[in-house]
Amino acid sequence: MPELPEVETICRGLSGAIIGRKFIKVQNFRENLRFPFPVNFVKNLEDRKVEAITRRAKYILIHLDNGTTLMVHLGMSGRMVVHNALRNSRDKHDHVIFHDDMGKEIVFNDPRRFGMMDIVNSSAINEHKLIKDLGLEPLLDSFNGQALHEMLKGRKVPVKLAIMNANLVVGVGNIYACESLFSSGISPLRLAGSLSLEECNTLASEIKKVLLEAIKAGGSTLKDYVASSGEAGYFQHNFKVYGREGQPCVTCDDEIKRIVQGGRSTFYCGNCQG
DNA sequence: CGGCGGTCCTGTCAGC
DNA sequence: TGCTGACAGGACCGCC
Repeated sequence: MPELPEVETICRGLSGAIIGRKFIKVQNFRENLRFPFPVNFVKNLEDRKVEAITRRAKYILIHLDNGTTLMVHLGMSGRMVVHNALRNSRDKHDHVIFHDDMGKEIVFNDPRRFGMMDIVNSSAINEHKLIKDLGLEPLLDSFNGQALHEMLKGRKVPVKLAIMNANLVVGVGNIYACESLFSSGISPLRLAGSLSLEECNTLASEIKKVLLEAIKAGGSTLKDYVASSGEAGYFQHNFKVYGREGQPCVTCDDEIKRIVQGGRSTFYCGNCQG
């Protein structure tokens, strides 16, 4: 489900809903998602107050008042939805329910269970196994054409796989990789190391632009993504290539092609993306 | 180390 | 209608 814009949208929604709130009861209905839940998961969350919510890559970081942080990753199909009133039923794939001191329920639902949760010391987040090797945040100023050019140097993978590699730059998933390569006029098949500095300038700025526009649109809803409010995003209406195989290119009218790279679908215009 | 393919899991949809 | 196979927003792991 979620790439960076979707996770960012959820973080913002959760911030408004639960900063300053206390978890009075936490229900966990499984022993594991992608990984086992940490020991004493429920016990370590109950009676904790939420102090802040931040994001690193696609990890939602919920900072608690005892110096620990709840890490949440949504995998492909995870959701975090805030319900303002008690529900009298639980959906099939609701795995964790947080009850706050205002009577709200924050529900983690994940059909495919590719998501994960962990609890870490806030001071050691950057040393966490899943965080420590992550690359640059694409929305920061430090991610620019020069930095991109440097990280792609000598790489023989197709540029699309390189920008989806979280050890280089985080948060760019399949949709936004396709879209930013299209708006840059760069073929997804080009070898990463072959991009000029000028092309990297373009690509870095298009990645930022596409991500920011998607955040503004509340993310992209392909099938079942919803923000923490339960609302769908609408950036999918702005897709120029993603999911448009066989349809005309918005620029030149050629048919959009679909190929498979690294086991994932790539959509592009063979004419506009040289 | 870089690069590639397999894998976790469930749901949906197209095609027969 | 029902079965089968392809495919889906992610990313780790092990192998070469």
